[in-house]
Amino acid sequence: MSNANLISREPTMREVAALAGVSLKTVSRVINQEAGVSSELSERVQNAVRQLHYQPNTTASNLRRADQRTATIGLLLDDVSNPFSSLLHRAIEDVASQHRTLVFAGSSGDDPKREQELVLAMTARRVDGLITVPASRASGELNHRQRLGKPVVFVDRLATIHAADSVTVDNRAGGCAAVWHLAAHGHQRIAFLGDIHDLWTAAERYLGYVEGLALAGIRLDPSLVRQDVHNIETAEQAVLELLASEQMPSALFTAQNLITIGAIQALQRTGRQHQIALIGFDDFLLADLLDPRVSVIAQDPARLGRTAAELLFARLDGDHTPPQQIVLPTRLIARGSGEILVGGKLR
Amino acid sequence: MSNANLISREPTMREVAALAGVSLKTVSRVINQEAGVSSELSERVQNAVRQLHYQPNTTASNLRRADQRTATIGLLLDDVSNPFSSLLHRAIEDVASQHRTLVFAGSSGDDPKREQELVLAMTARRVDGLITVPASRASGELNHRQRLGKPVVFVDRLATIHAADSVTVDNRAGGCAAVWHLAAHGHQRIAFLGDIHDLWTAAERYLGYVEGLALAGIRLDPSLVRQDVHNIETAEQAVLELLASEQMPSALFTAQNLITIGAIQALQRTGRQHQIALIGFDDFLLADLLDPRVSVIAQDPARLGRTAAELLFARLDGDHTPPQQIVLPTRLIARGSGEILVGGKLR
DNA sequence: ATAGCATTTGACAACGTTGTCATTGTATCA
DNA sequence: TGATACAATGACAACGTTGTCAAATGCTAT
Repeated sequence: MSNANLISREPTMREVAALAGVSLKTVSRVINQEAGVSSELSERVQNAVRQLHYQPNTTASNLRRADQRTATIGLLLDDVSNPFSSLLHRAIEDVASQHRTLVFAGSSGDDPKREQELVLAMTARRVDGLITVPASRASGELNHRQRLGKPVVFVDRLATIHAADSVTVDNRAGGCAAVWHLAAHGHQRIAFLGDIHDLWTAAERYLGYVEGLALAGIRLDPSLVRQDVHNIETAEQAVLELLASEQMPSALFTAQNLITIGAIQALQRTGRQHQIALIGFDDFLLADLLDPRVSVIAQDPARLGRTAAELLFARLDGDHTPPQQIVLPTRLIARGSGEILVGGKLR
Repeated sequence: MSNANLISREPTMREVAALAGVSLKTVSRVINQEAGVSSELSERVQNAVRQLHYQPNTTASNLRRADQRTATIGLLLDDVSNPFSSLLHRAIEDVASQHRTLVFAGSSGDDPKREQELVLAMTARRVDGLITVPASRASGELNHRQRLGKPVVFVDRLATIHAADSVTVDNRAGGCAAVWHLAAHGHQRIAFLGDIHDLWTAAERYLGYVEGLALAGIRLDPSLVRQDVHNIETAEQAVLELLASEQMPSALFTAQNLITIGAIQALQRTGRQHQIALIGFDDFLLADLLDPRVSVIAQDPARLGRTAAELLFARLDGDHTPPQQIVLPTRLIARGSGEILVGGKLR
């Protein structure tokens, strides 16, 4: 390939117009498929477009257009590489692509400052709307953007924003069901391991845990509660500590997918995986290939994402009905680990 | 909150200027931290910015700016929800965020048509560059964009593009090592299960398989080769078929992470997981919690992503050295499944 | 006091596109 | 034939910003 092929700048409509021997506006009309261009000129323009490999500059177009739509949305996740987040992402992308919309994805790492940076970077690029798994309970920036009229949909977690659209699962009911299920298998000493307590989901699941214990008539023992566990390593460590304590739990409720994995690691390492019951919140790949197979409170991340995206696009298409708080159910999947009886026997 | 708070349009520099009682250009100078604005005016402008919650419109800015940079890059993945892809994504995002750059992520689903759509959508939004896991061997659109002077970095897979930057792992060596390792444990009937044969990685890993067999002096038996296996279900099915055939393999080399999982499912379902050896290409979460623990040829997706992103940003910062083809090593992690001897005994 | 200079400020054009409106050409009608 | 309607086309301004350049200001040196 010779250097002659190397063009330094992208061609513009003006150049297409010059080549086709028509006015700028006629090219614009052809590109936007507006009516009222003779087939002869249209043909000439299309040839010129092909010849120059012209591609419209949508940023210039967005600037001028009346509707101010950029066909771009922002997605704020905890971490794009978290399996749960990435399933959400995919579902949202699929809906977006049906609306010919591109998705900016960003990882806040549950850091409110980074979240704010991302919101600013996205709104500066004039995204049409935002879907967010909020890092903090109160995001000033999101709040403000929403007030500016930019559609914002919260997914998975709630933030304390006045009347916002949201799609979440019933975390409390899920947590309650997990504890109730363990209690029904005879467990009285059920430990709770949860994510950073400031996260809405972690807090709700903890409330579910408390509720479940109450329902089962079990007194809450604070020594069995471990909050602010945030990754596999700390989860493993926390479980090892619990197992080493004198008042050891007979069952674990791990309230997040990475915590569940850390707990399994700890159980396997100590050879206790068949003695201690375990229910995790959130399903994960391979859960049914482990030994014992892992019982979980499953959510449907794809459905969460799809619902959130559909809600956002409805807003973008002019739906001005009051904000919706959609709550999806969870489902207990009993695979074995949650059905271990006290003392380590399977039913 | 009253409706008075609802503003319909974003404030512009002009409005900030009016409020601060200065010219448009002075506001621009303050926003861009150009030298030569008196502290008094600067102060007044900053107050106005705060008061109006002004945020610069980067799309307008990009249009006018000389460098034509949008601080946006495009990332084309197979599937954002694939664990390997999402780890790549995260690593790239981390590098991008250091360059104050946002990432458009898209899933091609290994469909060249969808890939082309995404490339067009991204370049229409004038991304500064592209990082891509190419869906097809020859992407006309990517080829063209590259010729236009838009930096393109290929990652994980190669495409037949003249002299492009790329970051891949040594798939052939990895495949060869897997087969050699299995042969060293006495296996003669080693099956190959690979992704769509048109994918560069799948083809390379197959070549590694062939090479490994040759090295071990084993004749290739086409009945042990299953190509175009693309997801968990088809992989499980393919392994079930292999296990049911008269000339059953004693070891499996599964050349992609989802195929590995499907194979494990099939082995567990038939209770053969301790008789048939298995090495998978690509490590995955929980591989060392399964029974048997799964031996793999591991790549480092984060390092792949980081390297690719650093290469892209070097190009964007004006590095005009000849295209680089960076090849990273793989690593065999022996955990158990790959060390099962013929007949099902562990060494 | 005046020339000379540096500093601060703003007027204006331009980026690539679309919205508005005027102009041209052609066909239709009384 | 002339008036009218309609379709096709283009000239021009505008979107929100930055680059260029000129003007205004304040200072120093003569």
